[in-house]
Amino acid sequence: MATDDGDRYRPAQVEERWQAEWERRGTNLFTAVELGSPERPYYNLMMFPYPSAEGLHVGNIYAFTGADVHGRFQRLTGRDVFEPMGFDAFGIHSENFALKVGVHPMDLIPRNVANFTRQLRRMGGMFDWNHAVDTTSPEYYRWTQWIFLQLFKAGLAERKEAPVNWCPSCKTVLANEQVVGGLCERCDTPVEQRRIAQWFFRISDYAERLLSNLDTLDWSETTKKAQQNWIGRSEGANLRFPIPDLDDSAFLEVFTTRPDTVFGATYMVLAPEHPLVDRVTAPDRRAEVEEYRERVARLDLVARKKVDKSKTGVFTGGHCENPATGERIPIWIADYVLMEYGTGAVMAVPAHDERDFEFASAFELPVRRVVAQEGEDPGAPVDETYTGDGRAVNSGTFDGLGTHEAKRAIVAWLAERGLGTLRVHYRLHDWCISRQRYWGPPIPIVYCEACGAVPVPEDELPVVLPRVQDFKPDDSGVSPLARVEAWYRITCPECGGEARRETDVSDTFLDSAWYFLRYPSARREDVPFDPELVRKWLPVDCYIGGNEHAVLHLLYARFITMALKDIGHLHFEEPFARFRAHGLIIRDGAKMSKSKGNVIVPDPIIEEHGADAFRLYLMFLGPFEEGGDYRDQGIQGPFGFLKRLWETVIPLDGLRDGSPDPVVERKLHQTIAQLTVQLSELQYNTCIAALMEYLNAVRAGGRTPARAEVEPLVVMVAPFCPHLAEELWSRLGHGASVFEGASWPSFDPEKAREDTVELAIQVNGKVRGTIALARGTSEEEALALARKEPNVARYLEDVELHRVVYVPDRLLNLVVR
RNA sequence: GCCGGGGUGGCGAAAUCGGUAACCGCAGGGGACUUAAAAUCCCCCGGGGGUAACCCCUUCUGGGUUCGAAUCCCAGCCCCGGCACCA
Repeated sequence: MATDDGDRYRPAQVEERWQAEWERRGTNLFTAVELGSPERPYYNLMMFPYPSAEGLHVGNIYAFTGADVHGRFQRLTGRDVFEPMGFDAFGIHSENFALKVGVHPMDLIPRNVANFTRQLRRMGGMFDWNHAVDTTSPEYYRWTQWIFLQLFKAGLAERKEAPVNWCPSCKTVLANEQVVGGLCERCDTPVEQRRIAQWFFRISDYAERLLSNLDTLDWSETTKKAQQNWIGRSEGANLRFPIPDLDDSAFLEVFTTRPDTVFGATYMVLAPEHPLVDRVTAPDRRAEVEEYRERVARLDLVARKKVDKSKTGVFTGGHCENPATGERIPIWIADYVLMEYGTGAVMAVPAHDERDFEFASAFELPVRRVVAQEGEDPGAPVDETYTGDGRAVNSGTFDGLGTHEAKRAIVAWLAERGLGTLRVHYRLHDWCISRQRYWGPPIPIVYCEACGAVPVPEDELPVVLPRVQDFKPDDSGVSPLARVEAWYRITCPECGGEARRETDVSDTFLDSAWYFLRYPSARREDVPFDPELVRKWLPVDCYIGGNEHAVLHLLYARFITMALKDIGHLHFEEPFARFRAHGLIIRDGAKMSKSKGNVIVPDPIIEEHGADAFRLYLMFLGPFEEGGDYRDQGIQGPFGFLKRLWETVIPLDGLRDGSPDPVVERKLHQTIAQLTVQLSELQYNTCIAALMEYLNAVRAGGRTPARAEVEPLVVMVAPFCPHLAEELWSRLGHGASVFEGASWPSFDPEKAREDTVELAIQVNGKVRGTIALARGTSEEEALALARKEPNVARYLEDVELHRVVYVPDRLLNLVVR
């Protein structure tokens, strides 16, 4: 039948034809007018890729396909779907790769972008290439710099000192991931901490909002949890410990979640960097304290926070006063106390905190029980720390209170003397956006002797990243741009005096924190985003991406959106109404990696089986939100399905006219019903199984299918296999693209309903037979029929029928004794 | 350590308002077509027993609730992800 040359399914041919056709007709492109007046806008966003030299990998393809299937489905139901694509091409990744291969990133990136674009077209994504963005183009990063300036003007950007990893041999700043086991990944020299001035965005001002808004978002639960963890809200109190040795008003402030244990605070520990260390240190301890502080500074930032190392620290010789007991307690410093959390100081309660107990044991410091469990002797020695709730003991007038009441009562009592207040702290710290690197947008600030840090005037943007041949980080300790004197020497925009540009560039996460605002306005040179377009298209209806960006990217994008809303540039504060994290693709049960040599190379697969089959297979592997295990042979199933679909439709004279067969029609309506629900829920694997089942029904026993049976099938396959669907749709005699009209079939619940059901007959919960009967059969009738079933009757002999459980149209359970 | 998600045939998986476990597909076995192979088509395919009708067992392990549990509850084991000297 279908052996004739012209009639065989040749995916390469079909796909090339339709990719060209879509381009020629502008099927997936919005004109400025269309974008300005959508009837039913649907913004379908996916995380834009970093265009690596290796090209698209399966992870990208998997994510984009899942998102594209969703977008195409929405379009088939009549939505105006905007599905843009772009490239996140700045950053250390590109820079390191460029250094490695000795090609300038300004030459490398366009090549990679071109290759990615080619591969993305080939996959059949419905991308609006008229609105693509590239974060490395000056037209884009001009507005990234503009955003920095808006935040700067709103007081949300500030310059402060912060520790960085420093390699004393390479004399350069290292990112955490460039430190391997405390050593520089390039030269194996031990890494140190260094403090340098950097720009921060005050994201921590937004911690509470970022946290509480999560409740209002339709996001993958795992993603929300990751953000909650990251923000790390913690309720407690700030308590003040006076230092009478210094002066009457001097005090140390600590944050604690257990103010109820303050009576058990037997010593104090400060972070080595704490500003009061110098003042409290006794002269005879100074040498030791300094030596310890230097030792800590030599640790890299990762090693400093390692959990399983034993406690170290030194006594400063100074003392403060426990505000509850009035006792003089010693002040220590230790590296397990971190300057960036809370107040950089802790009151040590060894009886009720693991770390303090460990420290106290190591340095023989006193331990005092102040919380007792049921029936515990308050005076018994503490040989194990207890961190749970209990009754307050050895706590003066608070003895006997439960942990919860004790917290409140003790804070209230200290508050009367100005020594305590309830506080909430967050783990989230401010966003450091400075990078002492080359491949990023220069931070638009100018330093002037007279005027200080001055923003570059908006009409002078962009501050163009100069082409520097030698962009390798060097021993200057600042960005390579600091070597380009002709670039950084300028006059102050305010006073006209001598000034120099900021030579650090900004974090890549800033580029991606606002790209979704730019897409609709991608071709506008006058504004970062057009307010009218924003109003029409945003917030994003559906965002799909990897959970590896659950925290940083998604949190930063939310923060920038909130900040821009507060400043008055946006009308909403949550950018992504719905977010779904896709799963990961593994291969033969193992993670894919270049070193294992088991990465999937898409091009040969597409050549052999076509992008449609590849897309279909990827979506069929497993639940989209969980990922799946890729096996090379597996594509045979979906590929065979497409071939059979083709052969079912293509000899068009093999189709009959007239009404569909009732049994097939019922299956059709069931399939439409299932897909309509499941496609919007991204449950692709079960949708595909249903489509296969339906095709099997259409072809059962070599019957001649009716045109009315296959046309809706072609539409339902379209989100997954757009090329094939277009080809079949057009051969079925339709002039326009299947995606141009609202072609999604509707279903009739009446027609989907089964008239005959199979009822399971159980005896004592075990299935002993099944009977076919009319839908809605009464219990009496069903029971009568069941008794006639020989295998059931067997089990009813010589027993007493004790109870009958009837679930209409499902099962009948006969309980006998 | 804390917080999520998960554990079902040889494999990917389906079924989770409690109601016939294993849809769909891969791999495997058998057959048809062919000189042969590929492609295609048909049949079988969780384990055990039985000529068969059928029967017993099976959703990580052990308990529990229920007429009935992959699904709910309790305890434990294992895998994946996030956070982690966070006070």
